[in-house]
Amino acid sequence: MARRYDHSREELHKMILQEARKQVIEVGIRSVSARKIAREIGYSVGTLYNFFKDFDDLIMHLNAQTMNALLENLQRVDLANIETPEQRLEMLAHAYILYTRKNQNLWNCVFEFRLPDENKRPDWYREKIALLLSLIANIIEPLFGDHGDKAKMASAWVLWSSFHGICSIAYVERNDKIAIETAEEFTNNLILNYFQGIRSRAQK
Amino acid sequence: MARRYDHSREELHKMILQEARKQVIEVGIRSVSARKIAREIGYSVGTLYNFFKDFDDLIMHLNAQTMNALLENLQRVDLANIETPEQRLEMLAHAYILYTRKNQNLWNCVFEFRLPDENKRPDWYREKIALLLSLIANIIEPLFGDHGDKAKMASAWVLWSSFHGICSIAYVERNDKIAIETAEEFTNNLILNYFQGIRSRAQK
DNA sequence: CAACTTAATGAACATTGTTCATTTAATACA
DNA sequence: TGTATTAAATGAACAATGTTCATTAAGTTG
Repeated sequence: MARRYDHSREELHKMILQEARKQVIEVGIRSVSARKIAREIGYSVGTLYNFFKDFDDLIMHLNAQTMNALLENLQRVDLANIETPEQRLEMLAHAYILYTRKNQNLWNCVFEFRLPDENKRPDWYREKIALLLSLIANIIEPLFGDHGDKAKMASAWVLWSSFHGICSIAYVERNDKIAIETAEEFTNNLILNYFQGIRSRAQK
Repeated sequence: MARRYDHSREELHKMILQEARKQVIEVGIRSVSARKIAREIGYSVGTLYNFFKDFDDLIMHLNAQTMNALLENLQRVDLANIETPEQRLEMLAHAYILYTRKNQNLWNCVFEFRLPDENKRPDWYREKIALLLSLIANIIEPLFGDHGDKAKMASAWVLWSSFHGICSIAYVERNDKIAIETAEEFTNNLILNYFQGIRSRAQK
């Protein structure tokens, strides 16, 4: 059959990504295949290739969604009544940890799924990272003077990649509760000391 | 043919891992296969399975080698005449960055190659990590009093996982020179501020 | 109702990890 | 020396993978 119109083009596109998402969550990227996705949504393999260039492309689209969801979570953090930059960044880190741990297979998929050709990382990726960085940059703004824009962005980079590393390692071989506690302890440790360092170095 | 004795058991074992290493370096883990390794060393696929439980097991052995090489590199860093903990850790980070960037495909293989069953991470992995941590712990020792052992180990954890994250992200989409410079800039930034934070918080 | 266009299909192909009965060569023993 | 035993290298076989594309069926248009 063809042109079944059981579902519109857009619906089908969404269905494929939804099913991919579901399977990555359940069994991890290494156990997901094009055929399994197709079977589960009731279409044939070939159909997936009418929507995505190849399997990597499909996964890259899933990763875009994951990054979006993570970012939305972070942007939803209410910092209105939080006084110190330390506390504000701790809350952001908290949200980051919660989302990435609760969606660990999806998050692994984003950061472990290396494209064969590293150099061709898509634009949306760069954009998401830039957004993430700006969230941190805004929070640490008060620690830097008007002329400290470069130093501020450098610190945002350092903090984010450190969060990333801390989570990567804290999540291994731990249950949810312990993993989250560990990641929080270490990110808070980092924030406290790093901020203190920035502050006292600024006074000289 | 069988029992060819072209090579001893140990030689063959070494040859397999050597060839795997060579191919991972050249094309990355995603493009390495059991058959290609076998073909290149002049044996059949089946032979690999006389030495390793499965392909994951083979790669895990390669990863053990990589971790060993990295550790040896770090242990070889001469800190004899280096005064401050800051400088000492900067030198360690420098060696870490140099090795992991120059052997990027091998390093990716260690950290991105997730076993299907996460919980069964082999013992050697834990040991290597412990060794790595102790290297850092020794360097930061002077910053902590006699009773600061727990705080010291926590800081070692924070620093190492942050290095890991910084490198992970600094290496993406950059050539060797820029990648190394970026990673060094950020690790130094981290070390300087974090140490300053530890120091000034200790005075209170 | 015929012609056209679109998209869903699934057989086909090359590769992958993995197994295991078969074969072959070295060794032990007579 | 000749035979039996043992160890190990083999590669055909299997199921599963990503990917392609000629074929087919179902809507759309005239």
